[in-house]
Amino acid sequence: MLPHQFFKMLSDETRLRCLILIAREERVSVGELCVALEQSQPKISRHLAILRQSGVLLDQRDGQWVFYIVNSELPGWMRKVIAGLTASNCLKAEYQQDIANYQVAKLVSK
Amino acid sequence: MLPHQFFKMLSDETRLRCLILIAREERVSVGELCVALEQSQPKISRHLAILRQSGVLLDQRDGQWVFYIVNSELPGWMRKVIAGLTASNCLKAEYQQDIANYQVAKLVSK
DNA sequence: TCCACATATACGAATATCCATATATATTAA
DNA sequence: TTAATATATATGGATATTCGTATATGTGGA
Repeated sequence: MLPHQFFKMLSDETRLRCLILIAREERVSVGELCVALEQSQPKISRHLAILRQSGVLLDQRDGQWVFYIVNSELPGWMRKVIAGLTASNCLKAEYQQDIANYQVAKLVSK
Repeated sequence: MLPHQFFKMLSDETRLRCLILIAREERVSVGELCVALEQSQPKISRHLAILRQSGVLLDQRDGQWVFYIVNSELPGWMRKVIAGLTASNCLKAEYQQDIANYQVAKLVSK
């Protein structure tokens, strides 16, 4: 994938939020993403499909659920960008709510 | 600027090539960019305007020429992404031709 | 088998993006 | 002032993106 094509993946806010949450939490289901981002299931699913078809994400079915993970074989420059997004202190504020929502959902589901 | 908005800047190939060349060469005029990327002047100018209006680039008029530079006051996470693009060995192949064209144009103009 | 749940995809409309072309603006020199 | 050069912007059309809604597919349990 060419760099500008990778950046197009990240240019949609919903896709970026999905990717950041998955990168941080390792393995997140479609339903959890819907709750965390407060977005409809078709919307989340459509954006996950784009990330999956591009090879950025991989999916793992587990019964009724489908979990998404970051493809561990991405080229180094892509991994660096993703790591920068999840690590950067500058960005925390914008996406903290997603993480908080995800963690609440995790707790409640137990 | 939010991350996904910054990535939208980089999601167009022409804009990305402009940014990479400017980041590598420090200070490049519109005309030099047209020659280096082999693209029309209005096309280059339009994409530079988008990068300038977003604050990623700054312009400096010098007589008839307008030079563009990377804004040195960008937040750290943006600078990291740009540095990753110009430094990465993986990316060299795709944009080397632009740099070669630029350097030839430089030599010829002397 | 039938139903409920989780996820994926299809469809059409609204909007955004990108381009080529034409034209406007700014600068310099004659 | 006029012409030449460099750069910027406006316009309209083609294409792409995104979304909500409806529907299809896949899975497990009764």
